[in-house]
Amino acid sequence: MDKVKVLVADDHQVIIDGLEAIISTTDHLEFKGGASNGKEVITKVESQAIDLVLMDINMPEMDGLECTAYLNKHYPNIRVIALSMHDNPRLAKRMIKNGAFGFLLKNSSKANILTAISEVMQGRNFFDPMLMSTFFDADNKKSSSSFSKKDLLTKREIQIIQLICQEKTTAEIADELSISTHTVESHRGNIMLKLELKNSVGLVKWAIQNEVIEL
Amino acid sequence: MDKVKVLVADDHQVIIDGLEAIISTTDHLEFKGGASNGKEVITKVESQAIDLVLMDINMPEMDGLECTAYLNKHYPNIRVIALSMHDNPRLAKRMIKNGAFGFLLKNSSKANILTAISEVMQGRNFFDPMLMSTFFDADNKKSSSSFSKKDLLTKREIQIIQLICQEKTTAEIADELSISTHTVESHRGNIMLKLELKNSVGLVKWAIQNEVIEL
DNA sequence: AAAAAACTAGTGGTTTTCCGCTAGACGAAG
DNA sequence: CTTCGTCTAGCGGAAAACCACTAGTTTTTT
Repeated sequence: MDKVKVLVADDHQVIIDGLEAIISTTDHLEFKGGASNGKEVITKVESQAIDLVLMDINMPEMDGLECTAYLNKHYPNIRVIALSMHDNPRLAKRMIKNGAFGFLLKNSSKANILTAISEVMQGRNFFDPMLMSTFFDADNKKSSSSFSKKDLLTKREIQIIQLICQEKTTAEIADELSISTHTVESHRGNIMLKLELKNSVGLVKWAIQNEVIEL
Repeated sequence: MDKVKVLVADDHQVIIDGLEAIISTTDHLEFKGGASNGKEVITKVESQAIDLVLMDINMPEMDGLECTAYLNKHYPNIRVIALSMHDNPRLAKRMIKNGAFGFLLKNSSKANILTAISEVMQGRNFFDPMLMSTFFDADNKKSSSSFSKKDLLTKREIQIIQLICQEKTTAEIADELSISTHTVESHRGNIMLKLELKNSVGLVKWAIQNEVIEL
């Protein structure tokens, strides 16, 4: 098998240098240069054969998201692994959506980086184990922080919240539960009080964060 | 290193048999029996030393979620890998939250199962690659449908949405942007029209799904 | 059996959102 | 230069949400 030709895109030269060190000292990998933003990446892939791009997300000019989408469309054979400082699941999702095959945190180990590259070149996905933890941790902090405001709510109140979040009006909810609109209003009021919320906009956000509703 | 003592919990004998075959034919693993529900698991770990439990989620009597939580509390040294038929990210999350170190789909390859066991015994997490895909795919279908209603909106409208989602009232938004409340209402109306929404509850959900706001 | 919590229902009023419709000002694109 | 889109602003009115307070009934807990 030929060497894997790797391009590194990051607006910090240190990162590029670090990755170059790792790539150059690995047998089956070939470092093909760096780019400091998305536009440069596109220029480079136009002029030389590239197999894989290690792509930072936050870059000036054209960011990693946009650039990945472009590569995915115009150079579907080029694999992209996203690089990020932050273990933000949402960002990861967006990169994957735009065509990245993997997601690495910048403080990842050399072993991880090499595994990621080989996995991705074999057409599989690779996600940084650290990212996975955050993924699952997201609400752990909240729920483990001894008490959640969720515990203050009764079953009926949870039910009302779910219906509100289904974009139902008070009248519709009352009808569905066969209770008076006054009762629903009463519940709604208690909910707002208990959760210290201003309006139903806040309620929806709370409900999603606390997994009372599915998005 | 000692052999890893594995217990398999599943209410289908076929699954137990299948996993027994895999475990028994692997050098460093030792099959220590099966259990058909959570209660049986607890009885077994009380009477014999167990290192790892392959735990089905859906079981009668005491399900995998409850049982995992129990083990995590009373036998923190016992590792748990969740087994499931369905690649349901939420279920996975809950299992992890309850203390499971890994998540495997039942149709996973032998290689995957063995990797999972060794990773988890080394204190790392392991998630079935299939699950990862679903994780990231979730909203792909929607957003990949070439056009998003987001494109219909103007910058100003996006801005208004963001402020609405910050639980601000029309008056507050008008004040912040130094425009009349009528203008804000006008924008709000246009937004609702363009996105075909019923009320601000739907708006918040749309905004989150389309990443106009962060949760 | 008593107390507490949850669910129910109401009155009465204020604020906010939602809806439709009109219309001027301004900049960009044709 | 005219057209288009956007942003702006207004009017009037209906619907829904929000707030405060009271109070009877049922269920759960002690």
